[in-house]
Amino acid sequence: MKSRMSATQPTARSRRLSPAERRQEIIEAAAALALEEGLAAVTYRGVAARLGCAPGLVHHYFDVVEALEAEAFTHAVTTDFERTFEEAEELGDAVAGLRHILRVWVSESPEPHKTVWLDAWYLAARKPRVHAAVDHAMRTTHGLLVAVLERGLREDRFAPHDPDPLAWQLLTALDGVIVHSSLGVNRGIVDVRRTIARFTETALGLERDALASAFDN
Amino acid sequence: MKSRMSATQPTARSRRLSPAERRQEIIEAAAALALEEGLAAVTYRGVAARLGCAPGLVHHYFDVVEALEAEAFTHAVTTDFERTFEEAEELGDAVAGLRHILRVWVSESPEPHKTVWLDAWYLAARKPRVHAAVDHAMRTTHGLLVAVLERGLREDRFAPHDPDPLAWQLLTALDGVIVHSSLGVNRGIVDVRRTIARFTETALGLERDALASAFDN
DNA sequence: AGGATTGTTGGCCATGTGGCCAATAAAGAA
DNA sequence: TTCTTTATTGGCCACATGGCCAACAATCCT
Repeated sequence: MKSRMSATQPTARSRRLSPAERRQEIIEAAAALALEEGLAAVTYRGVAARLGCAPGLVHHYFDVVEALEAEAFTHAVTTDFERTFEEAEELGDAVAGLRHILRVWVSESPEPHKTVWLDAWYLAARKPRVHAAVDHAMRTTHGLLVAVLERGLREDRFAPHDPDPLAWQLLTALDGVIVHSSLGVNRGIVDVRRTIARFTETALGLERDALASAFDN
Repeated sequence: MKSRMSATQPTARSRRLSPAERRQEIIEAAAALALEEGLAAVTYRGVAARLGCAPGLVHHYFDVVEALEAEAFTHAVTTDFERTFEEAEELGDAVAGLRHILRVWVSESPEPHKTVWLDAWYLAARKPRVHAAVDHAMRTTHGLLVAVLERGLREDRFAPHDPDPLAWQLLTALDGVIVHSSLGVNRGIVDVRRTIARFTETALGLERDALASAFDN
C-alpha cells in the first residue's frame, strides 16, 4: 500500500552518480533501514524504495542480497561503536573508559543496535557472508576491548588477568544482555544493565558499583 | 524437488485421528522440524510434508502460523530441559546438580537447542505469540535455576546471595554463551563452555574449577 | 558536436509463503 | 443399515521476495 512513489515523485535525486558514490549511498540506506526496521527489511525493493530508485539498480551493485545484508550490518554496527571506544580512550583512566563503554552499549534507550545484532546472529546461521561479517565485527570488538583491559592493567586499575579470554567472557555476557534487553524479559524484575556491570567488577577486582554507577544518571 | 509424495505414497498413516491426537501429532512434528531445520522451517507446508498430510489440515488446527511456531518452540525446549533439572535434583548436592545442568546445557555437541533459542529470540521481536512463549519459557527456566540456588544455600555450598537476581544474571551469561557457541566465533581461541562456569564459580564463591570440571570428560 | 560507455530503468519470471474454501470421505449415531 | 457429523483433502488467491534482462539516457571521451 506504499509501494508506488517513483512515478508521482521524481524523487528529486541527482541521477547517474559515480559507482563509488552510488554504492556508498546504497550501503548507508541499507544500514539505516536495518537499524529502523530490522535486517530483514534489507531487500532489493526495500532499499530501492528508501533510496527512490529502481530495485534493479541495487541489484546492479549487489548481485546477491546476502552481500548487501552483510554490508548493511557492518556499516550499521561499526559506525558509532568505534567512536565509543575512541571516546573511552580519551577519558581519564581505564575504569572511566570502561564505564563509558558500558553506559553507551547497554543503554536502555530505543534499541536499534540490539535488534540489528540479534538479526545478524540469526541470519549468520544460514548466510555465510553475514556470518563472516558478524565474525569480523565481533573479533574487532574483542580487540578493542582487549586494548581497554590492557590499559587498565598498565594503570594498575584492574586485578591481574589474561585480557584475551576475559574479553571474550565479558563480550559473551554482554551479548547475553543484548538478548535479554531486546526481549524485555525480566523487565522490572532485575536491571539488566547492572548485570554486566556486576560481572565486570567481579572479574576485574573493582570495588562494588565502580562500574554500575554508570547507570545512576 | 521433494514436494511430491502424497499421491505416490499413501503415507501409510492412520487417517482421521481424534482432534486431540492430531493436534499433538502436529505439534511434535513442528517441534522436530524446528530442532532439525530451524524455527523458520515451521510452515504449513513444511509441517504437512513431514507429517504426510495436506497443508490445509495443519491450518485447520492452527489458523495462524504464529501459534504453531510458538507451540513448536515451547514443545521443543521444555521437553528435555525440565528432565535435566529433575536429574540435577536427584544428584548428591547442589554443586553436582549445577555441574550437571551446565554440562547438558552448553554441550558442544550438535546444536539443536541453541539454534531454536536463537530463532525464537529473533522471531519474538516481531511475533507477539512467539514472544509470549519465549518469555514464559525463560521465566520457567529462571524459576528452576532459583530452586537450585536455594538448595545450594540451604546446603551451605554457595556463598550467600539473593537467588532471584543472580539467577537472571547467570541466565543472561548463559544466553550469551548460546549466541557465541551457535556462531562458532572464537572457536579455538577460548573455550566458550568454560565462560559460564567461571562466572558461576565467581558468583557463588566456589573454588576454581568446581564447575568447570564438568567439561573435562 | 557526435559517439561510445555505462549508470539506470521498468518489467518479467519462478518460487515460497499465509490464508481460505468447497468438496470428499471416514467415523460415529440413529 | 442409513444418516449426520466433521476430519481431511486439493486447489485457489494475493503477496513478497530474489534474480535477471533488454531498452533507455545521462555522462564522458574523442
